[in-house]
Amino acid sequence: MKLSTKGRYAVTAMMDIALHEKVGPVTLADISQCQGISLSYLEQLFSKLRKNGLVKGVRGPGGGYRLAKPASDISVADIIDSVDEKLDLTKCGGKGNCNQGKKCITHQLWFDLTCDLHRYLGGIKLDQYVNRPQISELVKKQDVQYGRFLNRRTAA
Amino acid sequence: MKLSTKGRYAVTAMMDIALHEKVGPVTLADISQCQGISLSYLEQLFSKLRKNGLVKGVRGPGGGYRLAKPASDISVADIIDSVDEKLDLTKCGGKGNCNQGKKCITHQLWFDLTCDLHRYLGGIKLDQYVNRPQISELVKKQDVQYGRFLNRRTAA
DNA sequence: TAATTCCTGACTAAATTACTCAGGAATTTA
DNA sequence: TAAATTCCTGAGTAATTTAGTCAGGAATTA
Repeated sequence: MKLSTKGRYAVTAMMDIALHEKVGPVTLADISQCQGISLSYLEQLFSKLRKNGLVKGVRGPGGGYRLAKPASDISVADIIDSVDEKLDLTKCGGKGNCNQGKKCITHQLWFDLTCDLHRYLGGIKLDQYVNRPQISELVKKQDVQYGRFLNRRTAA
Repeated sequence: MKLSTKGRYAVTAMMDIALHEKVGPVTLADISQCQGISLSYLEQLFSKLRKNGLVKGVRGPGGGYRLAKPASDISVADIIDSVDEKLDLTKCGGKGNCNQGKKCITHQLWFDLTCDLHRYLGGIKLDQYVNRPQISELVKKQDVQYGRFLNRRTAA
């Protein structure tokens, strides 16, 4: 069982934006460089994140992306669902027709697990990690290393 | 986030064997037909399950596969780990070198989640499902439908 | 007007997944 | 002992998904 980079990249990028919410919009170019993710690929992911109402794009110089709602309202499940198709472990997509129209003998197992996962990831909100000292410490070092936000006035 | 058919097939097949433990060894040909899984593919998976000590092969007519230890000692995590490589959601395989030798800003998140998943799936043992009335009902119907085990003496 | 940034769609390379094929080895039954 | 049955192995392949590229347009700011 694996998580595709799609989901991982999206969560990482969203976390980056959440961590800089007070500074202002974050450009994909910055995220690309700091997190080591291809720019064009990020653009594809953010197209989906935007369509799912998780981020807002701000064009022009000084622009970038910002969260479309408070970090406390955005869960990891929201993000993964947006980019990675559905978070589902059943063969049948939950329909119960996995073996010749009937439920296969492991249907219930995967169905239950999918529900639990969803509940678990739905309970993890972005702000929980933003406020962790270890994480904000990490991102502060990264910002210095890459010289981010040097000539920017702090946003209101 | 998805489960590959590899993991799903393996758990389904193991469940099939566990459900027929009292009847005797189960052939891959039977599993292939009833569960709709390619025979050659099953053989590949069972090679791994055998190497990981989950099943024993019995050759010759009347042979098949049986569990190498009690169903209460085999967890879903054991099975998935055997065939599906490792159950890991981090980018770095848990090493913590996901971003230029350091931990990426979401490392802890995926690491925690991987641990939880492992604990969860490790707690689900085959026998829990074998004893469910819905499941044994389902498999009984299947057996009739495919005419399984018709000329077989019940094993001691 | 020039620079910056988002935004879109079509294309492609690489990796993985799922599966096939061919044949050998052990065991049982007749 | 011969034939049938089943496990067992490894090499090869088709299909799908993943990850990424490329080209160019639209909005905004300075």
